[in-house]
Amino acid sequence: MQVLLRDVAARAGVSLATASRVLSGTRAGVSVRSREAVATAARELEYVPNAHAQALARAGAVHVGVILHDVSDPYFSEIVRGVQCASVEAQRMVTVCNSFRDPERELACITLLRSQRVGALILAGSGLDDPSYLTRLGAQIRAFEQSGGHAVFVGRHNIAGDAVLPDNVGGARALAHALTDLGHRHFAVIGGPAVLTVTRDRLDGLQAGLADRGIRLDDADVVAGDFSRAGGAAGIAALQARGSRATCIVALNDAMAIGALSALRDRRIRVPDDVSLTGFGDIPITLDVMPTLSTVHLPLTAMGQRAVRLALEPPSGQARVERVAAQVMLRESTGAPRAAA
Amino acid sequence: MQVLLRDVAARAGVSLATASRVLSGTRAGVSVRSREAVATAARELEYVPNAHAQALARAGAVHVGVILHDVSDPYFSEIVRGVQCASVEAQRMVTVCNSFRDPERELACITLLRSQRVGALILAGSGLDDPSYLTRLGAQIRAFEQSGGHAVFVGRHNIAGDAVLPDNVGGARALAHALTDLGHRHFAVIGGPAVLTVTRDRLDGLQAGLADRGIRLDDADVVAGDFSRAGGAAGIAALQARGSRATCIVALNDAMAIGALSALRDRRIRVPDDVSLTGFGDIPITLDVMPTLSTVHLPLTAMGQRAVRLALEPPSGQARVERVAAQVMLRESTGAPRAAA
DNA sequence: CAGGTACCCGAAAACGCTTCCATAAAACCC
DNA sequence: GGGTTTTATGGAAGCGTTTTCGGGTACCTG
Repeated sequence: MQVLLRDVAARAGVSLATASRVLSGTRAGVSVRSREAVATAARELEYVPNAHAQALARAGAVHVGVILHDVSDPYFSEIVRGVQCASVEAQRMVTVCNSFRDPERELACITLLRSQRVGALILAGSGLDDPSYLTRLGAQIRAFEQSGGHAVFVGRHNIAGDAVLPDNVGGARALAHALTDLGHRHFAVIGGPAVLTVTRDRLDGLQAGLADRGIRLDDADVVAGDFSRAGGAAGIAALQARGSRATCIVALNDAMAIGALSALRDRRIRVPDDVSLTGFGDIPITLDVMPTLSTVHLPLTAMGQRAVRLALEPPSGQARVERVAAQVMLRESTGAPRAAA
Repeated sequence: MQVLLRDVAARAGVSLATASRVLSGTRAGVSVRSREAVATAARELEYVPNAHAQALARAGAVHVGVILHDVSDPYFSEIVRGVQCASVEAQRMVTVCNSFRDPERELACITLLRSQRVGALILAGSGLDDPSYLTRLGAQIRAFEQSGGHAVFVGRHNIAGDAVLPDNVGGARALAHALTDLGHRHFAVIGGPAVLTVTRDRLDGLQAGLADRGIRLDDADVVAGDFSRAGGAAGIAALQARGSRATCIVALNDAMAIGALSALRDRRIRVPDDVSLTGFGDIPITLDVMPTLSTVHLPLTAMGQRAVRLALEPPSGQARVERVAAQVMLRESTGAPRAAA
């Protein structure tokens, strides 16, 4: 049913070994005659090698695996694009798995990718601060590296190892400075799941930046969010229910900011005239919403690329951490607070 | 370096065969004692089976492959989400390949997926009307199906085979009706690459719908586009250069419509007050842009799901085609034409 | 207690390819 | 022109699983 190398060899009148040499092996040590015979036979038969057999027989051929929350989330699809680019550049195949923020599923993904014998593993979902999860993840990662693989984290995972770390704290802090420079004194935050390290970091940075200007962020000013568009809208509802007096709302990621924007519009609250709004991450749509969204730029695609490059180098003795800078982008969704405030 | 089944078997004090039976094979015919011994040994050793060896030794294990233009394009990432959902539901792994609208690359992707022995192949990039490409693609697909695979097209590909077909023609026609009902008589279109069947279909539908109302769409009213955001902006520039008098601009997909929106804003042309604008496809962001974008809804996620379901059924004798309806969504970006017009 | 079932289990043969090793043929050297 | 490389080739041993097949044991049954 399937055309096998054996068939190609037979048709070309050579041995299996020679056929293999022509089609995949080194180019050395085969006569022009055999080479051409095999090539035409393969073409005529539309031979496609069995990748599994090849992977089994060959030694290396290190492929790369990526685990993230959801490819269709723009934040991650930007990262994944970077991963793809760097991988084709390095002639590597890439397999991406969605964990949908489910720790169990994430561990299952690792097993899956390990079973596929990927050589490089990139964990791009944000880290969780759950001890039991950390232990299990750590064990998996260690086992993977012991068997010759190389894992790289994107974002803080609280596990020793190579990583590409966006400066969430610094970016949030700079954002706080920029917003206070605009004149804001009363802030509200739409936060993220408490277990995510990224939530912690951005919140810490924000609080530090505000503290620099003598402003204190109350717990009451922070409403929970889930990093989704709907969560952003819900955040606005929650803030309104609390009767928040904030002149500036910081959503801890862009998706929530966009949801918030839509909720504000529904309530006829003008941005930035009545209230300023910012996101975090700088996904492409931030430029298409109206008003364009102020946010903190993270070089997502570049982060994906760097993660792959790092993962494809042999793991050095000590953990290598590449820090990437964040940059505040003030656009139309932020302005000076209303005179009254 | 790697833990092998052999190691597990040795530690459990059983043969390879028994270990295999416990870990993956049928549950029948193994004593409880051996079963437990193997299970604990595997756990203690953190054994992960080699998927390649399994794929080689096992008969079936049909996985699914998807080829599309670019996962980070929202149109396709919606489809891909549907594919993922249906696949996990059916316990299948999925590999997605980006072709970046390059026919060569697309063919290479097919070879790649074939070499991975996927059993189901979903081609979700839009079809090309290039004869030489069609011949080669057809040959690949036929070879794939002859070797036991099942291919499903999403969108019109002009190749005999199972397919999920969105009603681009009908949707465009209905859109034309809806827009003329608003009072528009002068239209401009930002088109797509001429080789794409989807361009042809949407344009045909549009012209038919307008013809129904006695309106003729001149070639001069159609500017070329490339289905990208930038292409949409360029389209507006081109229309302005031509001095278009259209009261309604139809972009043949949402990405271009959003680019157009941004270009119109730059020119201080108000939507829909000065000109109406529509897209096609209904990707999620259409709701977040300002004004919200009128468009033609396609159930992208459902299309992905249906494609997988179709592909996972054994290919029946004759080609099965599932048609999916399109639905006009009039939102804020369309309105009645200005009084003068 | 002989003969028959039923149940476990291990040896070994696939699966489709790569690659080491040996050999045969061809090229080279003085 | 014998000896020594070099080059082209095929045989066969893996790669890590699954699975068939047949041999033991233990358990019934009459």
